[in-house]
Amino acid sequence: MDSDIGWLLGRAAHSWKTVVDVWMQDLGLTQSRWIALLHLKRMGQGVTQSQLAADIGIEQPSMLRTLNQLEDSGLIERRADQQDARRRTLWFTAAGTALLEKVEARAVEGRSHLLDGLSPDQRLAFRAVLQQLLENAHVATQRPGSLSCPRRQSLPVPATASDLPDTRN
Amino acid sequence: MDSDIGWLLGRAAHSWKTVVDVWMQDLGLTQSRWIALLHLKRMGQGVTQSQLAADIGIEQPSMLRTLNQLEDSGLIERRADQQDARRRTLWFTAAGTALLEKVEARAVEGRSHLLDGLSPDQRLAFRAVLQQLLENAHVATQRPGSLSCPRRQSLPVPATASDLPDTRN
DNA sequence: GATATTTTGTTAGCAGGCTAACTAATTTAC
DNA sequence: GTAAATTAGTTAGCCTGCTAACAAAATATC
Repeated sequence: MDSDIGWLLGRAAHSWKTVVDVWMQDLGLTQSRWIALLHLKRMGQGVTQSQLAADIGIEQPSMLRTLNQLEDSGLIERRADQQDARRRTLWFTAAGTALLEKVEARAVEGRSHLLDGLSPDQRLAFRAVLQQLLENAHVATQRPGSLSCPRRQSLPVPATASDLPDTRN
Repeated sequence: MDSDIGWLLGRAAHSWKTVVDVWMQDLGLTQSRWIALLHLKRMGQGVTQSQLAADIGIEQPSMLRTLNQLEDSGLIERRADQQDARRRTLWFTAAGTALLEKVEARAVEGRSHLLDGLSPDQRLAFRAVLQQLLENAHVATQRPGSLSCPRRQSLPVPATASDLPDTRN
């Protein structure tokens, strides 16, 4: 039966998060923070807060808090945008750039440990299922559905996160 | 590259959670609550709070809060244990039993939507990878590891959640 | 050009994970 | 039998998701 598959998915994601968290711990970074740094690197400095939030897949207020913390730590800075006075663009400080290198190295090493024992085929198949799940979830929240589900908006399925240059998790 | 696979895993788990949450919404239950109910059903009434927490895979304080809410809602009740005065065992109220049936029906239907388009083989392979990930995560937190990771205890890998009677997620 | 809508950023506060630290009861060790 | 260690439950408070509601700026509509 598939009855525990959602539970298993949740546990796996949670464990992944916990493990990586431990790996980054002595850099003084929590998961939400190093993820923000990596995404900012990938997107390129100068993006707006909402662009970064969309790329990561979280809502603006969640993004905001993390960015405040990163700014307080002196790892990034926000600058006013000339074109659009509403926008605040994001930039690494020198300290942020320096730390980022370590973060990237940890991310690569941590990931390889977590994926240990999985063949390339398995990884590919795994990724395909995850994408299908995201697609199904997207459909389920878009259409009010066969069940009486009180509407609620959710983030769009991530564009096809596969073929971007990337450096996500 | 596998560089986005952790991100993808997190997104998938998060979307799954959100979708099921929406499905349960009009029952007045949040995810943590209906999960607790289903696990309690599976384990059988009369288990202790820590047993339930271990089965779900969360820590006691997290469990406690959810159980308080369920008790406040009149869905479960706690009774003192004769054998061990420290323990408080968990029982459904009549209202809890009644609601549980609806919850189970929703869980089954929601899951089938989320797994739509995935072959039995894919589901099996997917489950296998998730279990490998859990195993790897477990190893990574157990052994101080090749990286300088400041120790931190994590929940043990779930025994082999596969062949239990179950009704997890 | 004035008004309505959308977009960006923000604050406030809830949800549910977590650890740390504590009490009380039980068990283990002398 | 008494002291030490463990275990069940609890409280307090952090972290990071979320929604709701709002201001200010930009854009669209007329």
